[in-house]
Amino acid sequence: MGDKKSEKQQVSKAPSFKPQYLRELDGPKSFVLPQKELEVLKWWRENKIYAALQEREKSWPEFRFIDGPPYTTGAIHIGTAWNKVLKDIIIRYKRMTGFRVTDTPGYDTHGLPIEVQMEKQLKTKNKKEIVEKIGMDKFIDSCKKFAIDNMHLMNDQFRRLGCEFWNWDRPYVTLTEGYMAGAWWMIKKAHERGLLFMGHRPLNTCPRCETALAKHEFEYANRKDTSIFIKFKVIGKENEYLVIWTTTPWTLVSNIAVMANPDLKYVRVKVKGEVWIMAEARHAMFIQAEIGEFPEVIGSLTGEELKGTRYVHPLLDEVPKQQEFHKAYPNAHSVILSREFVSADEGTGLVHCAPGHGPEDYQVGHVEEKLPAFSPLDDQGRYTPEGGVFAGKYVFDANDDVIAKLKEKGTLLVEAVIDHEYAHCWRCKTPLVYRVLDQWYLKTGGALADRMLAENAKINWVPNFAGGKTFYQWLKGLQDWCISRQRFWGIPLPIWTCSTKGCSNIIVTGSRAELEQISGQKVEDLHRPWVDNIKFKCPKCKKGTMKRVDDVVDVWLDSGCVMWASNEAVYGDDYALGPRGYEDWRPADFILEGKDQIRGWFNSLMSCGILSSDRPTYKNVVMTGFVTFEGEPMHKSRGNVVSPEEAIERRGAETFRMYCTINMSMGEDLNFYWRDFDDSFRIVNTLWNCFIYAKEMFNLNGFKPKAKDLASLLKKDKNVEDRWIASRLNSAVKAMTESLDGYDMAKYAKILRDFIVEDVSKGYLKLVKERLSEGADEKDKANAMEAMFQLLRALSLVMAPIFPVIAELVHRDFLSALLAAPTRSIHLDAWPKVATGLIDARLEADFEVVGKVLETTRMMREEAGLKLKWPCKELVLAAEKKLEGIEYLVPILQKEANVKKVTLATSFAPGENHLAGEAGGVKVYIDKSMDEALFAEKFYRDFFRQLQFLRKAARLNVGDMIVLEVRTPSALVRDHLARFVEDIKKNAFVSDVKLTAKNELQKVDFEQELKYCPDETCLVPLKAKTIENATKAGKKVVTCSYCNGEHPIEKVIPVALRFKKSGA
RNA sequence: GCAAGGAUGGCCCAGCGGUCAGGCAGAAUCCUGAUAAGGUUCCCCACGCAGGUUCGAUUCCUGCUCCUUGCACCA
Repeated sequence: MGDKKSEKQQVSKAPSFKPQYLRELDGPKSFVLPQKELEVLKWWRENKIYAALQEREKSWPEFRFIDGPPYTTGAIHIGTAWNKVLKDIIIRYKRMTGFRVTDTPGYDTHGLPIEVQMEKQLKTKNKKEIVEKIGMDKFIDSCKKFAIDNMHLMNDQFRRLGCEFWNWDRPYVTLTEGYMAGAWWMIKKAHERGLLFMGHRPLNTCPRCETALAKHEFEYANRKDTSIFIKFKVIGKENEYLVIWTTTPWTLVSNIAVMANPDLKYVRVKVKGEVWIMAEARHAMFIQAEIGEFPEVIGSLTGEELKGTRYVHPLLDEVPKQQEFHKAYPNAHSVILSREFVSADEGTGLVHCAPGHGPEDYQVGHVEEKLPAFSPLDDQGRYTPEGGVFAGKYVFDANDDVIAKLKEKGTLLVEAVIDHEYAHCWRCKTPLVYRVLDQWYLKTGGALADRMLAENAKINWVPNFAGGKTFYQWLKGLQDWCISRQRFWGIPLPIWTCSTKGCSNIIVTGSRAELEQISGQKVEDLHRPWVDNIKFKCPKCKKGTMKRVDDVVDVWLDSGCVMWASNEAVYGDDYALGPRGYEDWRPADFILEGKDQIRGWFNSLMSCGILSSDRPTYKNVVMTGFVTFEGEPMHKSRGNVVSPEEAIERRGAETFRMYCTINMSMGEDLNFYWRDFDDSFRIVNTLWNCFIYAKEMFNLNGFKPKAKDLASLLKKDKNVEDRWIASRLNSAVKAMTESLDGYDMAKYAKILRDFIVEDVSKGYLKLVKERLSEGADEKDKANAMEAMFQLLRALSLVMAPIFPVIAELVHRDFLSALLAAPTRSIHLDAWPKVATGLIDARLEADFEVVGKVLETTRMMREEAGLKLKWPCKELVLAAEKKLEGIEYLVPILQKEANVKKVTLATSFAPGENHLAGEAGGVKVYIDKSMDEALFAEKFYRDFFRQLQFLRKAARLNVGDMIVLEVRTPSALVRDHLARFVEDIKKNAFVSDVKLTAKNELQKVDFEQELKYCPDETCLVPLKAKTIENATKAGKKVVTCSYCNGEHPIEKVIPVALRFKKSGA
């Protein structure tokens, strides 16, 4: 706690800087997403949209999605949020494509994590205190309450993410009886198939939690231990010793043998007047480095030859039990052989073997050599009376005592501290102790693992390597599954055993009904301690009492049973839409979890399905990575944890949804950066602006759609950009459909983003703008709005899975009013069908060519100082082949390049007035020569822009009519403008225009004088600042930035714009 | 030790035999009555290292280094 590193900030707060595009989010025009989200979430609930959805899809085919249950220890973290969002996208998409999605969320509620939390709250130190001070029933009740309280909290967090249309009122919860019975059923099925057995094996146990732990519950951490080299005196030889090494001195109490590798070479070495035996490969280094002498090898032998060499156990006097072993077993305290577990890489090549304290020791010492698995420890890791003088000592404290004793006896050679990895309890971080225990196992190794491998090969994994490599490797190494835990908070093992010695009767019950029938008793609760009270006479020997095995089930088995155990929650009380019996369970069509679930849920699901029914549990699996922060894992201790709330508050849940979807790569970690997160908001903002613009346009024009769909519209509407956007839309919908069908949510998000930003916002809406202006052709304008409407309607549908709130907003507050038969919610609509006939690859390709050409013309104009709004005389494109058939795009080129004429040629010789450029193999020329009409228009364009700017400055709205007076002494200016009076009236909402040399209007609302360059061939607006600066500097002249001419300030042409509201 | 995934310009992240990444950040400039936006240019001359295949490799192959994750081991 006190070290300097932890003094850094404790939590990763979102940065306070605001990128330019995010400034002033509380401005009048700002789109404040979080507020809107809360409003829509509320609206969904008040309008019972979810109920409507369920009603609608009742008769549809089932898409069986199963939610991997998060553990109810506390608030969700950002990874859980990510996980739920991805699932939500698929759920929404599948719904829209006509499936009844099983959308039941789940919660994992049993197990050690909650017990540990409760123990902290209740301040208990061990299991005994739980039973004696608290009472098991009270303890269980508080665990239950804790889990349920957390569950409600998490429910709300998930809903806030936009994951609203899930069955939050009825999640599956592993602590409910219906669920627990599902686990019982599974264990009973496994028992019937002969796959349940009791094993007597050394297991890692947590001395604090007093229970056995499975491998996936180990947490390796570095630990400092004392390692020692000691010598064992060889019996029958005067001065000869076996030298061994160990990092766990306390296990010497239970030492039964020494293991040697039969193939390894061993030497007898003379040291300090004694003969030591050890591996040849180790002797030189050990003796020189650790003892400080030069070894003298006096003989060599193989491991094989060492076999049977008996030695004196160093703690024979302290542990009397060892004397018994020495007498009872001729091979006790002798060298035994193991090829597999003995190497010369470390230690001395002779390995101390304590069969009661290690799996390998057990295998070689107990299973192969039939030596006793001596394990004189209790549940709390203390020596039992069999431990002799060490009785009552905690093993990790006993280390020092053992070492002291060895020192005393002179058998200790070297003592050193080593820092090595050691297994710790995943929950309480206590170092684990191997002990031999009776535990219950499911036979998942061997034949069953092979079955799983076969089934796994048929499963569709995304990404592919997750199944083909990662999970495959896991299954290859799969071993029997120890399912018993010596704890309280879990599903009790449904196994009853007979108290009579010799009566091996075992009864496994599959349900409450069955238990009540067999026992003749009412069962209050399937949990401990209530179920422990159920005892009954053994039906086999008729003498003994059948008593439940004390243990509870490994919590991973809980969630592994979800395919059937959740039936009640998923299908409702009447099970009208699903299987009632556990027997008839259906595999999931789709699951999605993080890569930690390879050994977790993916594994337990597969195991439970095969164990109970020899069937696979899932068809499509998506595996994701973890969320990291700036390249590092998020850890509370590092203080770099980003909470979902923080992100939501900053930019809204929909921004978060887009961020974590578009930035992911299947199976890989999502690297969180605040900068990128903020950037994702731009997509949302652009999208929103598209709809706002359309809404304004539609309102202004009183638009009412007439066309049934795009296809029928385009039968009459021959406009190329309408046909182009229709094609792009359908191409995009097609690609999005394919992506989502393949569970590639990132690709879907990218296609959607590109479509919104590039095609709709920067592309179509820009192209269509002029057609929507006041003076445009009515027919064309109507077509444009029709197309725009169809486009936005389709867009609102395809964005619904990822932007459920924004889609709802644009539907509810805008588009639905224009639909013939609008649904109440966009989420009651269907995913659009691709109109393949509207996809025109040629058109799309041609548009790209045009796009490149236009890009080039902009570049050329910039270089030549020709503003885009100034019209040019002619654009010439020259290419041998590319331009064939592109004539139909000439109007767009003309408009977008702002030229009066477009010429397509195969070759062209440019003249003096031509600018030249090149775009993707097409030669581009712009004729920049001006005639009088062009020049007048050029001037007018600048003027018009300034007029619009001043309208805005005068806080006039679009559509507000004004009377305008332009006062200037320049007759030339008045002449130029006179040509465009009608245009001004139409496009700048002016009812009357006066061109004059003297003020005529009285009382104007707004007046400003503009200055223009006096050069009659230039006549561009001069910035007020430029003139001001020149005056300040005492200059008499001002330099025009366009024609570069120096002009006396008094010659500058003043043009005053004066206007007032019409009718006012 | 075994296995998997990754390594791309100041930062993030695509692509995966030849032709263009994209975004952010920085600089300049233009533009703006849907957009508290946008365009254009510049900067960044990118593909972990070493070999090989190939007419050509960031992309395929081999080896190596480093990161991440999982598995095994930790006597």
